[in-house]
Amino acid sequence: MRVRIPGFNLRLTAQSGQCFRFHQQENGYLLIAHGKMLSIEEVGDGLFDLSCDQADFDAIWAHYFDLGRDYAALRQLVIEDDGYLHKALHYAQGVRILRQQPFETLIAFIISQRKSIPAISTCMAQLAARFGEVIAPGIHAFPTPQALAIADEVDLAACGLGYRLPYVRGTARMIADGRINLEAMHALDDVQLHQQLQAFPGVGAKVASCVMLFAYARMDAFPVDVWIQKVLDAEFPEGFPFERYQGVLGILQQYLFCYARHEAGRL
DNA sequence: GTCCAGGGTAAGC
DNA sequence: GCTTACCATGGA
Repeated sequence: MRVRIPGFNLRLTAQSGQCFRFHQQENGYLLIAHGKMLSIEEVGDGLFDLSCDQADFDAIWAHYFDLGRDYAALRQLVIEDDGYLHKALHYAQGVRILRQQPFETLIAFIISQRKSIPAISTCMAQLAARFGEVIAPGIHAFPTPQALAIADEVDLAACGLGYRLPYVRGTARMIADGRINLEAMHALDDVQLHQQLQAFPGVGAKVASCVMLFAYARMDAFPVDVWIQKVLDAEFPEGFPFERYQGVLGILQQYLFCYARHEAGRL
């Protein structure tokens, strides 16, 4: 089906380091999420062809791509004063914050520590290939907590997790045996959610913030990784205006991340 | 071969 | 409370 998503930057979103299951194709991307496969192709300015029917679009993808949010309104919010922020917005304003599944996002960002984005993608693909349900020929959904909880040690190690293996397995087990319910955590406020996520092994403040932003749609989560830290140090020595941009801090953080990497020639 | 990657943990102070 | 060494692997 064909959908109009004004201003959506598919390429930047797919490579933005928030989701690791976009696979580049000849004319677009193949995305695996929510146990489904979706190919996306831009066929005109703001026009996209999706390989799904209306029912799946309404039930899954419209929500996944956060289509209910008006990203254009951000432009009026960022005043000219903020030089670097303005440039970041101009570059990255087509990036949308995806609403990913909590478990997959949690595992992805546990793996992310001291790994490059391509390396994270490779790990996630390995986990899916070895432990995920087949949803199409050669295509695997991300594994369930149960599948990773009982996974064979050798098979798990072969996914390239390195020293994060016990983190991934421990987290999967805490969810599989019901100790923590990720869906119930939607009801928590930001402070509680940030705290609860850090109960998982291998999850600190930064990873918890990523999961809040990319899986729980907490738009004020502001993950500080090495790139954002560099931006804060170099461009906001007086401090970042957190109060002024409350409500969209996470989006701005993502734009700063994309722009900083772009400037460094990494995107 | 070298360097670095969307950090967390445990030990030390 | 705040620093610091260490962590295993792949991609550039």
